[in-house]
Amino acid sequence: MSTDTDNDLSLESQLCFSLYAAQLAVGRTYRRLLNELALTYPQYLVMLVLWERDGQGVSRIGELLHLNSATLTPLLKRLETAGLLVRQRSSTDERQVTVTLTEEGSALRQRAACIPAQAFDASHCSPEELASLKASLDQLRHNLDQ
Amino acid sequence: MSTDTDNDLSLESQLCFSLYAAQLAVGRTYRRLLNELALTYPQYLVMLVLWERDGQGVSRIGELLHLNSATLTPLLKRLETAGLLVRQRSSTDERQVTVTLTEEGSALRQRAACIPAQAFDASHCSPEELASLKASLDQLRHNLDQ
DNA sequence: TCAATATAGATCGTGCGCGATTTAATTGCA
DNA sequence: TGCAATTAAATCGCGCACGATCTATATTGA
Repeated sequence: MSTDTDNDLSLESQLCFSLYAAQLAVGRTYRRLLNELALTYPQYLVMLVLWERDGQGVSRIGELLHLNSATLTPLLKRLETAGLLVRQRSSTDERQVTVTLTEEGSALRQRAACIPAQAFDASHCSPEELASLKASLDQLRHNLDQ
Repeated sequence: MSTDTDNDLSLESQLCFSLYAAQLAVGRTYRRLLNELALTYPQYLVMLVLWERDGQGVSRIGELLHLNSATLTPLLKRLETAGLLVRQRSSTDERQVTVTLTEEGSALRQRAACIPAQAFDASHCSPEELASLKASLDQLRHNLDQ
């Protein structure tokens, strides 16, 4: 594909670009699926974390999603405004903000239950392919994070 | 991994989240590498396109990168302000804007030549792994775009 | 020929991401 | 005890992404 003297800035649109484009495509797919729930894709990820374990601090959520407070704070405020969760300062450590689902936030889980299957259908890939892809991506992310 | 009655919204943080997190990690890696060139990662992708074939229209660039004009127009204006390219209305079709590299924009290619190898090193993955990952991602994106 | 349609970019509004900085609370240790 | 260092969020500024809409130009066909 490239000569040995070629620094290959064109083909370099290789993995990094494929990953970028695939992520944008997944984002578009989830935008359609989540439109009904009035959630964005990053908001959905936060809800996944809270549905799995409610009452976490902002830092812990950021650790799990690899996002920092500059991203999370406004996102959580929007979810609070939407009535899906409550942010309150911890009484034992006033520096921390505990994020807790509201009744409505918990209930939304039922309506979201169909999302994974729909996303799977849209991928037109086998479970084996997707599992292998996931493993490679996790490995890559881990390596890049040192 | 999950029971058959489990809708698995937790494990669902499966592929979609791995892809999301991997893309963020790659973005952070490239941010470091591109800092020297004063380019952002999306700007770098546009430059890759132009280094490969100069003098394209905005739509064509958007087609190649899967980005629309709402994203590209301001991005291209920033690259123009930086002196890397020129945007001018086509004389044959006044609707089109032709994007052309400046001397400086073309020259930047030399300084970018080391980026792919550095990114490869940071991945700590084998070429085979990365090629296989790229193929899966391209397939996935293609399927999601229908 | 000229009004309907299509096409190319630009613009607007919203919501991420994140480096850098700030504010406030807690901890540690001299 | 007291104050420097640390930690947790919040804030600021910038640059994507993109749905929706707008403007200008080009095409088309009755």
